[in-house]
Amino acid sequence: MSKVTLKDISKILGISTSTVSKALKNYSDINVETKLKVQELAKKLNFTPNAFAQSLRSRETKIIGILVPELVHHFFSNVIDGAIHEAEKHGYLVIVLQTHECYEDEIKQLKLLVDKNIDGILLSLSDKTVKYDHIKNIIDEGMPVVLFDKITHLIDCPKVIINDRKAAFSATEHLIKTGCKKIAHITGPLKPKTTIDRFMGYKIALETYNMPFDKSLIYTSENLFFEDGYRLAGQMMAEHPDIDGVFAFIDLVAIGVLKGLREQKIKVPKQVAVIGFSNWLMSKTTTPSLTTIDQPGYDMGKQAFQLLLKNLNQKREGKVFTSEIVEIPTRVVVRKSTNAIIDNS
Amino acid sequence: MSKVTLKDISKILGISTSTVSKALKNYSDINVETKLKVQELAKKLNFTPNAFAQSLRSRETKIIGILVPELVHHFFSNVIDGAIHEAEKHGYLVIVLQTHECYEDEIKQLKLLVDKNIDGILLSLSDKTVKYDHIKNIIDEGMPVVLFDKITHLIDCPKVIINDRKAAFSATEHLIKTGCKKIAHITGPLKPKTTIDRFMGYKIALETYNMPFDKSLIYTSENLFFEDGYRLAGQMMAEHPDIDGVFAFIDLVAIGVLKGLREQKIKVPKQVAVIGFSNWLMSKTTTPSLTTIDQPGYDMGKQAFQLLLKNLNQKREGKVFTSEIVEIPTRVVVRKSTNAIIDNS
DNA sequence: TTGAAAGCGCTAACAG
DNA sequence: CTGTTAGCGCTTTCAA
Repeated sequence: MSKVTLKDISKILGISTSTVSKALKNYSDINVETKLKVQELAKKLNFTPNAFAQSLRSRETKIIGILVPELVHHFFSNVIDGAIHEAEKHGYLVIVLQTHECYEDEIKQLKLLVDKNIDGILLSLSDKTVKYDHIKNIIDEGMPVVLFDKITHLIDCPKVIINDRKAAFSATEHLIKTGCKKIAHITGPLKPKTTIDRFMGYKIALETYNMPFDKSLIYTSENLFFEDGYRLAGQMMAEHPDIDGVFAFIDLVAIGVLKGLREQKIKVPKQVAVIGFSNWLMSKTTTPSLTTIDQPGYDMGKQAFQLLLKNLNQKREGKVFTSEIVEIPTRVVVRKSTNAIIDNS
Repeated sequence: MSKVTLKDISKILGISTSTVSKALKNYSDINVETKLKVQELAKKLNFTPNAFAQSLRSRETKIIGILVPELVHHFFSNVIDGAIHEAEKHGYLVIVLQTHECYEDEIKQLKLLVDKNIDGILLSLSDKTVKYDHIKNIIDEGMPVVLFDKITHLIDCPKVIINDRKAAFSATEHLIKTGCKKIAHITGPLKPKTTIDRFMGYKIALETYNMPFDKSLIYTSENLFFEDGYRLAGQMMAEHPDIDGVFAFIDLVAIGVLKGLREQKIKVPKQVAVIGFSNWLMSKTTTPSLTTIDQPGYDMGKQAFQLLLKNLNQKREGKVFTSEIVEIPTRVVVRKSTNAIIDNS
């Protein structure tokens, strides 16, 4: 704990605290010798300014908050990683909080952050959140907020997203281009908008390539678990033995499918190709390794902080916030669970 | 941003700020009616005290820091999860920072935290850290620090650990009790003490069960990657075709081994049993699912915060800190990559 | 039962 | 070039 204050230094040197303060900040109107004396002593005494006192004056904490549904999650921990790095570069520290997909917790955690007078908030909505007043209020009161990943367009603020629809389109397209004729889709619970977007991407891809859309090829994983994929793989092949491609909306479920298929002695990708979504660490460890959509969490966190910083600067200059939307590109990571691209050229 | 201050309230009600302050804190020497009036208005105006001003007086932030080698890591993100939860219960927020296993970063990040005047620090050492002065200094200056997982006994402070040696012993013992006669061990780089402890546990288990220790059965994964395990599985079986058990010091490498063995058409667990360490999410998704040691990160984070809190209280009461050491129990999670226990009864 | 005053540590406007 | 003064918002004596 730094106990040395400006006062201590000023007493020792027999000068005023304001001179010390200015000397330490290299103000141009201070004698060079005085500056040196002060700076030297400050270093010797290991002086560090009291952060509260500074914050109390400047109304800035150099702390931001990030609120995610779940921290123990490959994607979100990557986002946080990116946000922390970028924040650090600009001298900000990051408080991390979770909602556990609970609306009440979202409200509560946001209040904690606001009450701490932190400078801004990075937020990914919980699946349960269907009203946005608690967030709008915070923004109205002047707190810079940037939404990422799980967003809503009903809130007017900067946002960082991936284009789930486009990404799902590429995933499905990849299956089609590698020869799949009958492609099943495993989707998730209705709520997070991302799930629906992925479904839409799948559907549009089929339409684009003049393939029939068959509702019975849509399966639902309720809890996003590995076990769901495992179970659905069985059901799927029983109901539609001629399926030759599966697009699962999330890697963990896709990996369950892989395991389910293997137990049924179904060759992947020869008989059935499988593609996931997220590019979790484990997707390259499976046999066969999983083709998937890379969802660049680190970049998202980084960009989210950058948008927040822009807001912070705008706020400092008294300008109105811009509600920019940044879209992070995704890509198909081709591994062994899908066939090689058929060259049509 | 809460803009309402005690002053605002006092003006409106025509009383002094000190009265308002006391009324809000329910001091016994304030007229009940005044209290009610104040509290009502405060609620109406949505008053929340300015956190810096409070901190400036009380020297407490109700913020702690947690510094881990890597956030995107199943174990550490669980620790952080546990710490955040426990902290929140007691009204603390948590700033998260990473060292990326870099000594200089460890020093830098600790300084950032100390300079922010946070109340305490939860710390897991980087592998590169071999000198501890930067940490001792912080502790000496009165900052409560709790070490967890990657610790050193050269620092006198509370610690939370698992007993890596004991856990590795159980892992090896499990292989022995399920019939393995020739057990290889994959270890990691020398530095994190945990690696050596796991190796020791392996060795002691062999001794305990009167099995020969063969140096050539020890393989090293330099970078803790999946690919290492994959490669080593090949090397191992080429050099010792009669190996019937493998204990890998970390799940990711064990999963690489599983894949390597499968490609060599070696049956797991029939011909070779495999056990990992950590119980990562993915270890239950492999085929066969991986038997492993559960390393309870969540509990560790929770306990670490509790120790810190204890310290904080001791500090407030002017007492000397106790340097308690809490050992979190681990257990073998039996899955399909090892044989069933042979009942000797 | 209430309020005046002091002070936590820092900064900035202003005066000298 | 340097110092005085005032104040950020809150808490806590101490006096009334």
